[in-house]
Parts: sequence; structure tokens; C-alpha cells
Amino acid sequence: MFADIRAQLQDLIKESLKIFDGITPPGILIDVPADKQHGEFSCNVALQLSRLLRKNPLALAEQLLPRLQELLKTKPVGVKIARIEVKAPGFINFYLTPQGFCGVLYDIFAQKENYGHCGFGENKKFCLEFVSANPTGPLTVAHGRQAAVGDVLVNILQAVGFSAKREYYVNDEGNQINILGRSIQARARQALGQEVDFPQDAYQGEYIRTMAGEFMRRHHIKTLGDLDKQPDAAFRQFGVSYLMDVIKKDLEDFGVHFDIWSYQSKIAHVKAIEALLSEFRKKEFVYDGEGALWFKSTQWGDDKDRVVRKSDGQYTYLTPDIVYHKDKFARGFVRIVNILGPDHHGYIPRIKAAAAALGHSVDDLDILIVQLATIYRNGKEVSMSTRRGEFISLREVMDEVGRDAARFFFLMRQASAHLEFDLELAKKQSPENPVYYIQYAHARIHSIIRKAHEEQRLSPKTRDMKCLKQPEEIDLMRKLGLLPDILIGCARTLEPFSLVRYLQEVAAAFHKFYDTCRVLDEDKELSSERLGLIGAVQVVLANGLKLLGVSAPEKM
RNA sequence: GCGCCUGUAGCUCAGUUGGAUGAGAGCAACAGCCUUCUAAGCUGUGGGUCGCACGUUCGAUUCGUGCCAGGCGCGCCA
Repeated sequence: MFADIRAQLQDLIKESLKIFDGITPPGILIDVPADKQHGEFSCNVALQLSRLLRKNPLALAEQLLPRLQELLKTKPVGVKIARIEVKAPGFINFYLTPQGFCGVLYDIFAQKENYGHCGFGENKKFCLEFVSANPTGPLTVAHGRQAAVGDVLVNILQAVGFSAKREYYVNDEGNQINILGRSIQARARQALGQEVDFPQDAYQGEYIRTMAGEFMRRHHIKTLGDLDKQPDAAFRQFGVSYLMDVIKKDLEDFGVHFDIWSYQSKIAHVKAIEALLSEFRKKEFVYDGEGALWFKSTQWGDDKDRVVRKSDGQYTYLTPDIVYHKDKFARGFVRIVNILGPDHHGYIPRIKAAAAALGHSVDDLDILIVQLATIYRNGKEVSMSTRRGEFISLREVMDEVGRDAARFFFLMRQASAHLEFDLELAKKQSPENPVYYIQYAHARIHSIIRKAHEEQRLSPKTRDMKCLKQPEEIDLMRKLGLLPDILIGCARTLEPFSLVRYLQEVAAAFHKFYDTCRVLDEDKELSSERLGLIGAVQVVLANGLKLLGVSAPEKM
């Protein structure tokens, strides 16, 4: 709706520029001003022109104004524009009529749960890989935040017309998994009474003991002799499968459903790796040095070249990862987004170099770094260290504050910024807690609509609205019209956070309206139009919350 | 030492392709608003050298450079 009006105004402005012999500056921008005093749409064309014509922008805008007003009368969009004003230093501002605003409501009534959705993404195939935690322990809050960001990002990308998938890459091989196997074995030996030094680099968490017990139960191991018969691989396989079950359950309870589970062992096996390396050797992307094999990542901007095969013949972490990315591209994704923790930012140049070596643009691969969340309890930071087994798991946070609050809090800041997560605040059912502010607006609306229906047999009006003129009503409609733009913005920047902010603003505008305007009024005409308005608010809140994976309760 | 990120109100943070002679919100503090649709709400008050200094221009919290402060990363680890 707003996009539609904007396009028409854009044409109008282009046409008006004929008075300057059709000089058209490159960046004509029709913006939605932050301050409503500056209208619903604002154009910077005069400021742009001033650079080209070397004239005062304000004077240029004044010159354009009469022509614009004249042209407007001949266009259909004319009835939606109340007036055009020029403001220093040269902005041309357009103000909508109440009728113009009501157009937003008609759009929402027509599109309902699809309001905000669009074809912006042209069905392009995106792959978002996130969490991808090694199966060496339960998910932490860091994974939780990455899961929330990735999940919501995919929701939004899909809403604006991308074909986006969620992918989890399971590192079921390599050093960490070997250590996991040894850790389980060592705990099993201890349980059977053997005195073994628990390895320094092993996983220290209590869950390893539980797993060792479960391993022995499943394999009917009663003695050390039984245990000795188990091959090392058995411990690893058991560990991976056990912990992947734990991880999958955590994610499911958190409301995150992956479309694709990729296993390192299936994609990046020795054969595939060697094929890639010989391909790279042919193209001279790798070379021998100091007994190892090096990838020329500096060719694409990395600080130094990287080892892909160590002098002992083992691959580094990077090597199977290149094969994995080759696999992803081969599956037809035009853009690949990997969501990682901040400890991986040094990894970005080399994996981007790999994408380039695979024949893609470095822009086809995006690495999104999601900063850590610091957990506070009673104002004190809770320390975290996976290695020592002291950490707060996603499970604990979910159990303590609930799924809605957990997801919401993880999304409350830009993904690139550190986040403070106060467990006590998230748990509180009080005004300080921002989750409830939005949900409460939704529940309030539901209650009013139900009451109107049950007690007064009053239904919302959805066309030919004439009564909505109060500033609070206009504000609300203005906000509702922004959802499509907000979602496209989130998709562009890969930041779901502005949707959270937007919903808070919509809720605020509603609460303000609620306080000044009575919906169920003596004036039935007004009442039914207001019912229509709040119905539209409910649609926007519900659509937004659905994208966030947060429930929209009807009662609170 | 090199690289990345961050410095905005007492606290937590918005301000995204440079925009509106008054830089916003929430929390905390204080003062009000329920015989009427959910007070998990609303209204008002106080609170700032946008880390510092230059530069680019009609205009800089936004861009550039240099400092200052904090966080993180720099393995033939994953």
C-alpha cells in the first residue's frame, strides 16, 4: 500500500522534473520520515538537484511545488494526498488524507495472515546454516541466540519471497569427536572401578558420566573385560547419536525446525576431499610447503595461506568445510549464509577465499556473526565455559523463563551486538518485561472484539471508512502500513531485530489509542470502524509474533 | 604487534545507503490516571560536550584519518 503510493509519487516527481529540462539526479529517495510532523513521505530531490545545478535547494523545492500540485490533481493518487509542503533545507513532504491511511486497513483486511508478505525475493534459493554445534554436549545459550536469529531470519526471508532453508551441519568426525569417544570410555572405566586419569582435554561435564552409564546399559557391559571388547568407534558413534538426540530435542522445544541435516561423514569423506584437493592442485590453488599442503587463501585477501593437509597427513578443519560448501553450492543455492559465534570471525577470510576458489563470488557467501549473550542472575554475571562443563544450557534458560521470553530476549538486540540477558527480568510477569507488552496488546484487542461480538452483536467495518481521524487512529494506521518495508529491511540487512522494535512501536501506538479512544462507543458507526482498525492491529501483531516464533495469546 | 567489533541519558540500547536550527525509547527516580472495552496499560517531570581531535560539504551520531578506552581473534586447534 505505502509502496504503491510511493511508486506513484516517484513517477509524479520524475514528471515534474521536466521543468528543469528533465535533469534527473541519480538518487531520488522517497523516505518515510521518522518524525510524523514531516508527513508520511518525504523526498530529497531538491537537495540532490542543488548539487547538480549549484542552486539553493530550498528555492528549487519551491519551484517544483506548484508543478507537483498541478500534476497531482490529474492522478488517481491525488485523493490520497492531503497536501504537499516544502520544509528547510529543501525537503518536499507529502501528507496523506484519512482516506489515504484507510487504504492500509483495506490491504490488511484483504491479505490477513499474508499481510507483509511479498515477492521481493523472487524465489531465490537461500541456505542459512546455523547452530551446527558439535555433538559434544548440550546446546548453550550462545547456540540459543544463534538459533533464534537464524530461525526468525528464515521466517522473514520466506515471507518476503525467498526460498530459504534452515540447515544444520553435523561435525560427526574429527578431533572433537575422538575426544568425546575417549571421554565416554574413561568415565565408563571409572564406573567399573578402574582408576584412570581423566584426560585433561576431555569433556568434563556430568553428562558424560550419564552417557557412559547409558552406553554400558545398551551394550550389556558389566565388567572391564566387556568394555575392552568395544572398539573405539563404538564410543564415538554412540556419543554422536546420543548427543544429537539431545540437541534435536532442545531445538524442537525451542521451536526451531531444520529443513536439512548435513553430516560431515557423508559429504566430506576422504574421497571427496582428495578429489577437491587434486582439482585445486590443477588450478594451482594449493601448493606443498614444510611437509604440508597449503591453500592459497591470500589470493582472495586472507592474511596468510592456510594448511589443508598437515605434515602428519591429517586434514585441518578447513578442508572438509570447503568440500561442504562446494556441496551446498552444488545444491543450487545462490546465496549461502552461515551464522557463527564471535570466536569464528578470524575464519571468515579463509572460507570466503574458499568460496571464490570454488568459482563463486565472495558475496555469495555471507558470514553472520552473532555476538554472545551474557546471562545475569540477580544482577550477577553467570560465567560460562564449555571446557570445564560450567555453562548455562539453552535448556535451563528455556525451562526457567519459557520459550516466548527466551526467543524474544535473544532477538531484542542487534545480532551483531552483545546482549545482556537477565533471567530474573525475563521471568517477571511485570511491566518491566518487554515480551508481555506486545502480547498484552494482542490479548486486549481480542478481548474487545469478543465483547463487541457477544454483547453488542457488532462486527468490524472493513470498507468505506470515514470516522477515523483522531491523531491516535492516524498514528496507528501509519505504523501498520510500515510492516512490508520493515520485513524487506530485515531481509536486506539480515537483521531480524528491527521487526522486534517495530512490534513494540505498534503495541505502543495501540496502547496509546486504547487509552484515548473508546472502541465500544454509543456511536455504532464509529465503534464498528474502530473494531476494524483494532482488527487490523491484531493481524499485524499476530503476523509479526508468528515470524518471531513467539505466541500471540488471546487472554493474559 | 596485526586484524575485527564496540564507545550515545544513572542502567540497557535505537538512530542502515550522510538529512529536518529540540539526538530518541525502555528501565530506574519523582508526580498523576481504574463506578466505563484487560492498570501486564496510559500521561507528565528531571536527565546528554553522541569517547576525543581534525578532515570531507549545503548538512556528520552516521563517511575518512589520528588518538583514547573496552571486548574478541590471530595454531600444521575445531
